[in-house]
Amino acid sequence: MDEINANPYLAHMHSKNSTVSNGANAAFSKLVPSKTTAEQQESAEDSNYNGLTGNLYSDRYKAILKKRRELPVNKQRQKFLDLVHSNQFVVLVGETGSGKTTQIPQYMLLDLLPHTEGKMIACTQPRRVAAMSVAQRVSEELDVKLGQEVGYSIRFEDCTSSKTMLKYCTDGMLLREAMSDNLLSRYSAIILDEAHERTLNTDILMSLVKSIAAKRSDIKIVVMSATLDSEKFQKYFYDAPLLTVPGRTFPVEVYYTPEPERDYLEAAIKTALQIHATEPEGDILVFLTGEEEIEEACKLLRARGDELIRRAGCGPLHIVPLYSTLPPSMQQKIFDKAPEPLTKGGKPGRKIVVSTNIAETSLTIDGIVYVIDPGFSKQKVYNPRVRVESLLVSPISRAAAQQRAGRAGRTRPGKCFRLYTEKSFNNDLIEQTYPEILRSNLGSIVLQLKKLGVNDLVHLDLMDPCAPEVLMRALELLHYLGALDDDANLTPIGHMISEFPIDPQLAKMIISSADYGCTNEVLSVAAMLSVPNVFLRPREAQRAADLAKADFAHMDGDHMTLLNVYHAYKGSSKPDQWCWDNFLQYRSLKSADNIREQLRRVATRCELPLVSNDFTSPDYYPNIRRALTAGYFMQVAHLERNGQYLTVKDNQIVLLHPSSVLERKPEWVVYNEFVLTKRHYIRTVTEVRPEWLLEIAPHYYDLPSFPPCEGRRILEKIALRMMATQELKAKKAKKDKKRKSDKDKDNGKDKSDRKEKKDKREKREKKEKTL
DNA sequence: GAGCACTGC
Repeated sequence: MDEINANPYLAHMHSKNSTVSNGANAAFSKLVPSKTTAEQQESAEDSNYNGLTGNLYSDRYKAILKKRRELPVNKQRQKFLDLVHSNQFVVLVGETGSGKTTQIPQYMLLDLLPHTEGKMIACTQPRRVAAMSVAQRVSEELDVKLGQEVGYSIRFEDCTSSKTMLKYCTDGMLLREAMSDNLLSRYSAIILDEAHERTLNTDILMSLVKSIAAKRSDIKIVVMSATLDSEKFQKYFYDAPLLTVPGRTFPVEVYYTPEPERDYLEAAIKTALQIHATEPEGDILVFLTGEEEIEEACKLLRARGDELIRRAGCGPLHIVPLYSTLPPSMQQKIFDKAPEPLTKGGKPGRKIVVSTNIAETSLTIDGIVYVIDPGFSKQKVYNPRVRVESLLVSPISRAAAQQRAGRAGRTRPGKCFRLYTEKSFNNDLIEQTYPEILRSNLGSIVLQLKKLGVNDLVHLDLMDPCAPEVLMRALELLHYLGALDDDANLTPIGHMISEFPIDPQLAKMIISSADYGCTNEVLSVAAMLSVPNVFLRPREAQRAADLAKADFAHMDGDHMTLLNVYHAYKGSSKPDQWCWDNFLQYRSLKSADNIREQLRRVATRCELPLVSNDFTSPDYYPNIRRALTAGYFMQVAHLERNGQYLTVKDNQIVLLHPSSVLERKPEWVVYNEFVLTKRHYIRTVTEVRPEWLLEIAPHYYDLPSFPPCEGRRILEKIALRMMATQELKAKKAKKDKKRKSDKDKDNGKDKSDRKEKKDKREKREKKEKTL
């Protein structure tokens, strides 16, 4: 409250101290919350004093303000304010360069003055970097220090303070916040940006704000999107009004191939070289699907490019691959300048970037004039029957094709070459990429929804409802993990699991590790399983890489190998050099360390003890594997006598992934991942004892419900043996008890006998006395 | 004896 009172931004307040504040007050005195006009807002911005801080505006502020006024979105400020004043939901479509992401939240800020009620405005982004960089930019535009009045909040960093009134955050972060504040009561407005990307989190958030708005008439919701597919958004938000803001990009001419291409890789290379030979100066961006394809294309482009330069006297080429697992230093090369002509006045050089769809949204490369789009990308698909997520090369959507083409027109007019026919574009491509929620395993999401207080999942109001089977799978998993009870309500363990920002199985594993005295180790394993593959295997040094990995190999399997790697990493003095020497991905390990710290904090909050077993104890590793089993008992495979692994319950034939350190084939294994490629592989595998399965997950190992197979028969035998032992134990216990109770009885009898005798004696004595 | 689109809590 003090902060609020101390804020000169409040028009009604009389400042006790300086004329500075009076100046500020005067500047903002005309702003009445929820009733401002564009003119009033602009005049406040034009003042000499910053109403947020009471300070004089800097020269830099004034320079930036001039540019802000030229943004297309500023011409629509009044219209936007009118819409916001008379509607709870507003849909805004703004193309790249419209200024919506930076300006709209500021208009909302001046209109709502949220801090006068101790509240904030949140603007969500799908990606962390975007949240950070936009917050940085807007803090400059408002002439305040980043993290004060304007801040950001992302997974590993909370850059906000008690003064913060405008917060940029990732949509996942806001979702987490909603789990402890179901009505998002700290916010007077929520702005959902990049909604067209339809990430899992955005979709859930949209559903959430819709239900919150029904309960909170005071909250304003603005949904911002970059595509023209606005009707769907409008309809979803009760026919919300639409504001369209033009963008500021250059025209891109689109070319199609007359005939379908059989080999898109070959066609892409040819097209790139043709552009180089015939088109004017300007860099080229080629979209391919994955690392291997990209490296192959670069190799071919270099070879054939050299020939072109020799034979046809073309300019030099700079060929750069781009994909996410590339080390950052290599990624930086996309910003290199195109090479100079070989001779003075010779033909200009050219840069060719060969990229995955990381260049579609996440990274922007200036200077691109030509885009080559073969029309494919790797997309996640989820198959609920086999409960497997996998990556599949699939045709892109028309929206994605448009997005790719747009990358050619960022600095000047460009050209886009689509390696498919126009007919194919119109008839074969789907309008929009299927939203992620239709392509994902929803285990974690369902748990979060439960935590958000959504009980009726079937009638959950999503923009695209997910398949009932996918929901069933999620509920089934959570039930087996003990996160949901028979009525699908959250159990205490379920509450705990939902606190962890990881897969429910991993969280269960951590929680169970407390029972086995090994939380410290299991936290490390969980962190290592939550990051991209740490083992590098460059094509030119495969053997060396394999040897390096063998140093970490643990005979129990891959999970313990990961633990070895983590421990060794933590013990190294120069981690980056050490990683390089050992063919390990430094980025992944650093991130694992970060995640482990976060998980440790959550574990502490859940009051789990942070403990380790004695390293010399024979149970040190088995206990870690027991905890592993407690999370992954649904992902077990059994080695049949014919030498094949069969997954338990599903009876799928699988192979140990060649990357596994397990050379001997243990009879029972748990696996972390089912990989669907030409064959079915299980990856990241560890040996377990079959007894553990029956002990730790008896509700899942209800053997009569299993399909008949070798594994079942063996488990049945073990179950019988366990039962026999138990019976024996029980019998023995009963016998002991009986013996004990007999003894007790005897004792009792003795006692009573004695008492009787005593009584008799007393009576006799009494009699004798009276006589 | 293989394959790692991209995000995110």
